[in-house]
Amino acid sequence: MTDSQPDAEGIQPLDPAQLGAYFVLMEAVSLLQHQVEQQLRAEGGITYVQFQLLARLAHGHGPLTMTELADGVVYSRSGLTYQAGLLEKAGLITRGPNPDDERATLVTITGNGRALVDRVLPGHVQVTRRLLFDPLANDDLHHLGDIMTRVRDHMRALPPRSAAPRKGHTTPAAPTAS
Amino acid sequence: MTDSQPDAEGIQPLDPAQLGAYFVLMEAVSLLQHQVEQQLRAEGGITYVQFQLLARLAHGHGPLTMTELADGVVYSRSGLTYQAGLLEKAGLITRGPNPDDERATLVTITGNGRALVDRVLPGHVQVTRRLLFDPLANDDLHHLGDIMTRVRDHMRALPPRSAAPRKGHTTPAAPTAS
DNA sequence: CTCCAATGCTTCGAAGTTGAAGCATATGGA
DNA sequence: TCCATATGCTTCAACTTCGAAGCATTGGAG
Repeated sequence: MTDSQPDAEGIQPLDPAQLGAYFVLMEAVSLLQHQVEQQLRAEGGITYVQFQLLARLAHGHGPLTMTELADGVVYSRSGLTYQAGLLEKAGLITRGPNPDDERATLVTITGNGRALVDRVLPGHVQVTRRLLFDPLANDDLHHLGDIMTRVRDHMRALPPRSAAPRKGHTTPAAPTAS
Repeated sequence: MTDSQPDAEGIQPLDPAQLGAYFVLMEAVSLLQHQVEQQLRAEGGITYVQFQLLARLAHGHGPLTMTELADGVVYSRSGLTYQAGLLEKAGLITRGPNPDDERATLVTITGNGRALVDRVLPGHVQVTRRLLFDPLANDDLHHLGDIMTRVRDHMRALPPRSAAPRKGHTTPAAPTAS
C-alpha cells in the first residue's frame, strides 16, 4: 500500500531548484505547443497530433503499425484509431494489412500527406525558431537537445508501465518485501 | 532570421540540429507528463491540470482571479470555468466576488485543497526525480532551468496574439483604403 | 452623465481523448 | 492438436477541451 508517506527513506525535502526547473519546463512547453497548434491549424488545417503522426511517417522509411505510431507520439490506441480515421478520410494516409501479422494494420503516408508536411513544415520551423531558438545561444540549443535526448532515452528504457507481470503463474500482487 | 518571409521560398532550410532538439523536447515532455498524470490520478484522484491549479493557488499568497489562473496554466477560459466547477464541487477551492472589480471572480484554495497538494506533492516530486532528474547531472539541471526560463520569459513577453490593436481610435478593420 | 469599447466570466455546441470492453489473430506449452 | 494467454486494433460511453456567443461590469472619451 502506498501509505501516506510512501516509504521511509523519507522523501527528500523538495529541492526548489529542481521543482523550479521542472515547472518552468512544463510551462514553456505548454506555451510553445499552444502557439505551434495555432500555426498548424492556420496553415495546414491539422492539429499538432496529426502533424506529429504525418511527420513521423514522412520521416521514417516505411509504413508503421498503429501501435508503433501511438507509442511514438505518446497517444492512446483508441485515440490513434480515431485520428487515423480522420487522416485516411482526408487522403493523407492509407491503412493496409500486414502480411506478416494479420492483426496488425500498416499505416502508409500518401503523396498528399507528404505534400502537406512539406507545406507546413517551413512555417512550423519558423514558429519554433522565433519562440524557442531566438532566445537561445547556439550552445544552449546543443545542450538542450543533449539533455532532453538523455531524458527521453532514460524514460523509454524504463519498464513500460508498472511492469505487467501476468506471464508466469507467479501471483501478480504482493511481491512481498524487498 | 526573423525577417518572416511570408512566401514559402527563402525560408532557411531546416536546421537538423534545431529540429531534432525541438522534437526530442516535445517527446520527452509528453512522456513525462503522461507518467506524472498516472501518478496524480493514482495518489490523489486529480488530473495534471487540477494539480497545477491547486499548486499555483497553494504556492501563491492570496486568491487569484480566473483569468490569472487560466493564464498561468495556459488554459482556455471556458476550460477553467469547467475545472473550477469540479474543484469547487470537490471542496478544494471556493469562488467568491472581488470587492474591487465585480466582474472578476476570486478563487481561493481551501484547507482540503492544501491538504491534497501536500499529500500528492511528495510522490509527484519522486516521479519527476526518477524520470527527469535521475539521468541529469547537477549542472544539466541548472542549465535546463536557466534555458527554459529564458524561453518562457521570451514567449510571455511576445505580443499575446496577433496584436489586438483596438485601443486607439485607429479603425480596427476596414481601414477604408486609408 | 452617457455611450461604447474593453474586460471577466459563463454557457453552449462541436470535436477530441481516454480506458474498458470486445473481436480477431498469434504464440507457446501441455 | 488444443487451449489459455498475449497482442493488435476498434468500438463505445463518459468526460474534457476549445472557440464562439452571451451577459454583466468597468473605464474612458465626448
